[in-house]
Amino acid sequence: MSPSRPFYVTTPIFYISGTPHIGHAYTTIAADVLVRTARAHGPARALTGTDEHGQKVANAAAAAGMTPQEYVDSLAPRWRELAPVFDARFDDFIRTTEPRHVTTCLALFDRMRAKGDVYEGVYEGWYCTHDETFWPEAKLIDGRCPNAECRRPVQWLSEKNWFFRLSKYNAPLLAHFRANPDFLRPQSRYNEMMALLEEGLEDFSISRSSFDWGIPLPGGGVLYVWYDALINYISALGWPDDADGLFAEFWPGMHLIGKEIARFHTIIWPAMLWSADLPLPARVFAHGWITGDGGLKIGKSLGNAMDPYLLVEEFGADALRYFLLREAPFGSDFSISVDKLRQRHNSDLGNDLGNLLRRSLAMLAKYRDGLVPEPSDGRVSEFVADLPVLVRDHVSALRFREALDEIWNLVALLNRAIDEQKPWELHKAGRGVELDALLYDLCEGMRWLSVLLFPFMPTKSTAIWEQLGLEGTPERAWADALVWGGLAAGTQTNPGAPLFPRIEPPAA
RNA sequence: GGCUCGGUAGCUCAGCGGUAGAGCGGGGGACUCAUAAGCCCUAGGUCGUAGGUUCAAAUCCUACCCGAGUCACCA
Repeated sequence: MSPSRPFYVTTPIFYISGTPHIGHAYTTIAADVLVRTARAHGPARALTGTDEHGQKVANAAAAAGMTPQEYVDSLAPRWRELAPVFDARFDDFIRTTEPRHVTTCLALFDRMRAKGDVYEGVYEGWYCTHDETFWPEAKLIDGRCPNAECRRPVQWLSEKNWFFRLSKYNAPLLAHFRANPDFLRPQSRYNEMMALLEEGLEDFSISRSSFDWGIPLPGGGVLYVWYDALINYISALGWPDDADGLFAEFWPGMHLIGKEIARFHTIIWPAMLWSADLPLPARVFAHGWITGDGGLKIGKSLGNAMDPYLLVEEFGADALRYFLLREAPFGSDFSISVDKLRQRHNSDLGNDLGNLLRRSLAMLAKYRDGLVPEPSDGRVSEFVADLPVLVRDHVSALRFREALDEIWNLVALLNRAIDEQKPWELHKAGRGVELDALLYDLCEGMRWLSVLLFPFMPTKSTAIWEQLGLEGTPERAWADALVWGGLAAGTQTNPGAPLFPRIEPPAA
């Protein structure tokens, strides 16, 4: 396997006044699996953070009796804790209120202005004060706010703002989409954006003057939150100064987003980058939504089921990570329930994987005092040869489910090998050579599993590694670690507790 | 309403012109190293509905039904 060019992946920055839910966990976990896989092949970097500007934040702060800064400072820790709870390891966490971000935003604004892409204009429209939203005339209902829960009268608002000449980039964007079908995946989102581009783009207001919780502009007013938010992906890399060389090394990267914000990431953001003569994101992937079982109503129990912290408490981060990426193709919506999670946990993780480790090490202990026999080449070494490339390719293409399917083929192969070769009979019959060969295949096969599974289940994969009696952790370069025979003869294994103890359904 | 994606075995999905597949659940069997786990066998679903094209359609076309998304400054 060849080393890859530096890899950079981002999650969206989370809106600070929101509440962490399973969707945030989903994006976070997917990004973590991507970057852990990439780290096994070369330099890799992952970014997450919080989006802290905007009128809603200002209002919420006022309601809480705090200044906006105090307010966001009080909320930031709970977002910073999110990734660690799911065993996700990011290299950086950026807050849009940090000076490094402000500096970058203003530099980008200047660059775009110098290019002639930013001009002063009047931003006006029908505004609903309660919803803080501008509505197009066509959407108004009897001259009132179209939001069914609002229906308040709207007012004509007009403010002098900075505009971005987005229309200028309409044709180049269209050409870029056509030339790079993989720029935005999955297909359905790509089609939607193409439709928008074909309809034509209008210029876009990038500042606000009606409130002041945002990045202040020299001439007055603040940057519009979305304009500011998107820039986090490069401000975290230190653009434009790039004192640490991160921007030069890692940009462009790939963005992992929820499907609802595809337009910002694949139309507005690329246009902003072009305007500043910077490279476009390499790829954008918009994943699906997670719903409750049945999709619709979220009752109290289901509400709990959707609480990622409770799920981690019951099943552990590794099992949740596994479930989210194995249950459905990445990109489509799917539903989650405690029953399904328990099912996957017991079947795939407990029965197939956990029990494989347990039965193998138990036999090694019984027949060989727990010492790994001499390496041998057999069917397993042949089967395993193509696995790293298959897994890596699937992960790179965000086919997490297929990657896990491939890995589970190895789990099944090892389980089958035991049943077919019946080590207990080999032992009774004194066929030591065959027994040794099988036991080695099992141990070495599980060492490969440990390495391959590390990106998906860092904690349990490390537990496998340790029970095999290996030093360190399974986090290592695949090119070095995934060589058959890497497990040394004579290694003293030390079987431990079951990896995934069966979880019984609550008594009805 | 326009556009997009999807509607395949109980569940989650693959197949995308040549006489229906996988995993899980369910049923049966032979074992015992193991978390009563694993292994082997099995499920007969008019592939949303109605037409059409074709020697041949789940797979192409048309209409319709159902679900989801999106239609621009709402993170």
